[in-house]
Amino acid sequence: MSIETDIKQKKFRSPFQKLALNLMYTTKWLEYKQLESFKEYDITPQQYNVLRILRGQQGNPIKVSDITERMLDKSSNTSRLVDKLLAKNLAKRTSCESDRRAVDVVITEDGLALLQVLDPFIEDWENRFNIISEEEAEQISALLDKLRENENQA
Amino acid sequence: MSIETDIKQKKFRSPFQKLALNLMYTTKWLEYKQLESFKEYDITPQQYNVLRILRGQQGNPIKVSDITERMLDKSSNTSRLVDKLLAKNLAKRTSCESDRRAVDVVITEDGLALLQVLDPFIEDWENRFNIISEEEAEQISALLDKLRENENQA
DNA sequence: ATACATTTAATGTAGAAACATCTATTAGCG
DNA sequence: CGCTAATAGATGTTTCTACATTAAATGTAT
Repeated sequence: MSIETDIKQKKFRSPFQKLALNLMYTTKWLEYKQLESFKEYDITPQQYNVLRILRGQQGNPIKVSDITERMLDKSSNTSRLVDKLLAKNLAKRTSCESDRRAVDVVITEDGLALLQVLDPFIEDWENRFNIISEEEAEQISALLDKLRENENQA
Repeated sequence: MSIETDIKQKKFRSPFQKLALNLMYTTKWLEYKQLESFKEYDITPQQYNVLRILRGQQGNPIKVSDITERMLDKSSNTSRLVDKLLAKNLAKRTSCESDRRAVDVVITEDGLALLQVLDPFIEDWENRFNIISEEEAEQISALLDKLRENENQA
């Protein structure tokens, strides 16, 4: 369905305004789809994001602050997200020896197992993007990178 | 800055995964920029979205449920958003005569004045998109529309 | 070494989002 | 008409977010 229909707006000030609204609308829609898939596994997209970062470490511990750096949403409270994963036995937390302020976080077997269950959902979710070519995907990615570039504006 | 740098992930499973993450990351970034601009005017992006919908009615009242239909975030609680606007005298609420369950909402002079103040911020914000042509913007909008189309998947 | 600033993570708090429930009104149908 | 279902919007509740503050450990400069 077109963005015009979805938000019942017939005219836009410019193709740029339309794209801006479409980006926000489509992303919310994607996130909602993700949330729906995850619901029965009692995990939020944010918690999933942390889990995937932990898995990406291949068994090596990672500090809370380094998790934050890798998150899609930098303003999220990583401490409390890790708390949630701990409570569900999806991650372990040990104090870091070289810097006792820091805390090392590692994914558990349960965490890895859950990710394996979720992987097919994510793959299906990503397969939506197959309607465009890989080149187009790269091209849009490059454009999004550019959008965030000119920090001087706005 | 590239998405690779921003979320410190060197490799992606596919250009599609990269695009998915980039969409979510960039949209959060855009929303954050908007939030920042609006902060000194004590209005949230969601409230702004409602206000703009009200202005779009050109003085005609609109029901709460119709506002929801036009919102970017359909799951937001429009009742309470309207409450907030009322408290700030940015909108008026009168009960609808033809259907006494419904409620008519109209933007006030204060609301219109605030939007006029915010307009330049939004224009600057949208001008970020000038790095691409109008045709490209339309093209990407069309791709995003398509993404949301195949409801059968995922 | 001491004092002060910085970093790291946890916590407190107000407000917002997500979701279910409730109330009033209207619609539909026998 | 009288009954049940559907709709509109408000409200309750739990969880999450955004932002500020705190506490402990480390860095740094004199």
